[in-house]
Amino acid sequence: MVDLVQKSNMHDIVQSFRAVKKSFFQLLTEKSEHAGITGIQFYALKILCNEPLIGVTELAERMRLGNSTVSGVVDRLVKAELVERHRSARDRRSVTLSLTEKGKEVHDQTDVKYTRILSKVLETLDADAVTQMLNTHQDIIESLEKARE
Amino acid sequence: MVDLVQKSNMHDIVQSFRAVKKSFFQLLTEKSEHAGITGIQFYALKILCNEPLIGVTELAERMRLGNSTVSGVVDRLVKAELVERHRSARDRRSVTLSLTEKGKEVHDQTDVKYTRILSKVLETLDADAVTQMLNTHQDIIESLEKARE
DNA sequence: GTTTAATATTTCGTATGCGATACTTCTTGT
DNA sequence: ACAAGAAGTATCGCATACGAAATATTAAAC
Repeated sequence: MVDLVQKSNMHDIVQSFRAVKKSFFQLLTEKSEHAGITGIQFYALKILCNEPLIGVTELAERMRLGNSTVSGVVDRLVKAELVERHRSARDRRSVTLSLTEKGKEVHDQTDVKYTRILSKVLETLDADAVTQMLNTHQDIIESLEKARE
Repeated sequence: MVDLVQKSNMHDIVQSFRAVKKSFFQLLTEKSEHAGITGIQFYALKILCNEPLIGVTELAERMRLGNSTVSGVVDRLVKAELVERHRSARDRRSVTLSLTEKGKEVHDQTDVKYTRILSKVLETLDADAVTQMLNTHQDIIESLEKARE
């Protein structure tokens, strides 16, 4: 059964992940543009909405991005007056991030549109197929980690 | 059966694609770094190796990227003396891209390492699961396109 | 045959994305 | 208490990534 996964298919599999990831990201971007923000910026708002008062490091972990990247994203959100930075009194190294009123509004409006489309898409899918797909994804990640030692 | 794909899972699915895509990309990057190039640059070499003399537009289509992005990638490959640009005689608007000797060497050396790891990973997977996964990916892309009208 | 439209590529501005570095502020070992 | 290191964040340089505009050339329209 291994035979079916041949060299010619290998790159198609990689491409498939690139393609789906891109499609999701385009949806995120499209729905965010209505509010004048980018997809990543909305994604940051989304996490800050669910977990208020976290810092940059924790936000970066949730977004699976590096600190330096998220620091820049927060910069632009602060400039757009959607997020505020506050120095913590107890640990003056750390910063606590919070949404402004405007930030909450932008998030809520965008989230409705984004979630509506996303749930519409996932409704059309077979749940068992999705579950198995996610398992295969996990297998791929683990196998990749192992192969890279 | 739709019930299993709930709101709480929706973002996990999106995240799963981000995670796998990232893992593949890190492998590509890691193997390319040995040759002093980036993952995307190697990917461009790979396509140019299989399809010589194509132009920037065609290369961009193969890479599923925009023209302007690929133009920059080619810039850096030319600067590294791995690729050459030639103005076509018949249509002087277009450019034909070709690998230099050095470019061929870099590609071949990198490709061996990359393909070895990738095939090792895919050997561990069940072929049926992979096939079904790819089908589900396709369903997701089509459903997403439809949902966005 | 000249204006217009289409094609191929590059350039520009902005936003990720990452690793390395720097800076400040805790924390820990002694 | 104090030097050493760890932790949290910001900054810098580079390389994607994209859309819009600019450029150059060819094809089409009339």
